[in-house]
Amino acid sequence: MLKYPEELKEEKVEKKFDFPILHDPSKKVVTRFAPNPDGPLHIGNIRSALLSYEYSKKYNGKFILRFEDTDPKTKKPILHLNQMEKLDYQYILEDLEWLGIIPDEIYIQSDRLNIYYKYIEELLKKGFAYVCQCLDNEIKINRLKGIECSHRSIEPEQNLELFYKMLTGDANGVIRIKTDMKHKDPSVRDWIAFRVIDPKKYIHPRIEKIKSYLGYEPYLWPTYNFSVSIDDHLMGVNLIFRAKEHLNNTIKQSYIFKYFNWDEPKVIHYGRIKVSGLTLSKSKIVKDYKDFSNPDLATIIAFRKRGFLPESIKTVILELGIKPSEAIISLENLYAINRKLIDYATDRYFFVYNPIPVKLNIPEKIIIKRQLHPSRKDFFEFELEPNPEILICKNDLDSEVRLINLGNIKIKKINGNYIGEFSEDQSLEYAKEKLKFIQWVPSNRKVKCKIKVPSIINKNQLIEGYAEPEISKLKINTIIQFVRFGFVKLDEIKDNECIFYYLHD
RNA sequence: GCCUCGGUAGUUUAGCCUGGUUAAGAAUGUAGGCCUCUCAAGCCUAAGAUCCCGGGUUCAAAUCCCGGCCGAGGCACCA
Repeated sequence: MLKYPEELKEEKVEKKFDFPILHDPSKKVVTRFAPNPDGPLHIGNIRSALLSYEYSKKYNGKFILRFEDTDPKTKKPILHLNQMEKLDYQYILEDLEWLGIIPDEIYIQSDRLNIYYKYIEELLKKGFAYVCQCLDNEIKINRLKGIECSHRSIEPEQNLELFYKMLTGDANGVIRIKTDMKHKDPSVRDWIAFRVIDPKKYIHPRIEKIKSYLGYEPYLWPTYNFSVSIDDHLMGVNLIFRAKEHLNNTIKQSYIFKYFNWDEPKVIHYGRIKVSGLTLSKSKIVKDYKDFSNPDLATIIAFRKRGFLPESIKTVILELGIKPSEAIISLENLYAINRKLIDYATDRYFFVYNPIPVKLNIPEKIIIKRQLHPSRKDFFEFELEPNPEILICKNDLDSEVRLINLGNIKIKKINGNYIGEFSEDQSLEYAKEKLKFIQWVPSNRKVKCKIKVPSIINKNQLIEGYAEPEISKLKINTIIQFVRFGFVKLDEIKDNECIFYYLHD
């Protein structure tokens, strides 16, 4: 939340992302983002979303969001991140919305099982697929050796019979797509399109909805490559941006398109994203972190909490372009972009950590005018009583310093206590030439602060200190800058303590 | 091990497909200056790349070809 949102300088954001024309210009371009809703979105998996959305927008196309939740076993879908959410997988939508991505259409694959059944039935009829009842190890070995198993030559009628039984768990096995058992990539050799998953043992979070349209409890679930192929075709997707880890999947999927005589969408593969120092692995995030907004994470929620502007995230990702080589996101770059965007609109306040009390020998009271921003005129003021005690950061202890908005003081240590006296020369010129400018907080006029910081900046993830009490009047989510400390975002105020997220310096 | 794909300033990236004024461009970062009661932002300047290495094709190669080195991804009844 910014005080002067109108000050956001648009031209800084509006980099020209010159997408080359990748689609067939005679057709309306349709792109999609197809996440597995098994955890929060992070900076790695929004690349496809951002590229797809921006591209479709630029060329007046359509953008589809599709939840790929067809594995209740190893990639169990997460319906809600917290109790508050009403719609399934709403948390993904919220992250996308924050990034300015509004889908034209939304689909959930677990709503579409009957569609996948219909198409595999057709392939079975035509003999392009078959039910294989080998043990998983046999499948593996035969694959590596390039050997066709006996099930491959079973007649369609018998396959269909088995298929109908498998739907309700009355037969075992997998359904494989006939490709080429001598294909140079073993994983392509008769890849698996459906497998049986026991719904009693592995409960899909949307099972009631699924049962209601299917009329029974399904045992047969399509694998990624099958459902993706069918959906991409049915939804008219003709341009796909995806990570190059999917390169061999594209080969597998092309068999489906060939058997149905469909046009294949154009696929652009890009490299993986890494962010140095921040955790990206979704399974690790889900397993190791209770709080998905932990500042150590590169989740969208964490970035949002810390106070990044969506424009900054967007810029950094889109700047990576669509190279197939791997990309490491430069956090410095992200900070720089965000800093420039928020700088003018963020008020400055004083925050002192590792506080050291200093007694000032100032006999009369003074009115202090505190500037809220060096480039703006607005300020607040307060009265500093005679001989006050103030707090400064331990590492700012110097024999002579400039207390910003107060004056130049000399600090002496007497009997273990620090005493400050006004220097003879109070001029700014002198201070600029010789002294360190430091922030300070009066001991009797302060509010306690805790700042959640990424562990790469501070090991224990929490910096405590005192700030000027004005901050406790700020609205939650306001971004401010603690002078000579960094930008922070107010997250909550509780028990007279202000809790902030650290953004960047 | 097998199969793909990459390798441009400290970092990220443009250019490579369709070789030749771009004596390799940008951002960030770094250094210096101006401005400023922050080590922020803003303005100005500078330094910084043997375009991974070696060979070839060509009048001409970052761009095309071959070999090497390094890196990434894949080799699931996961997406």
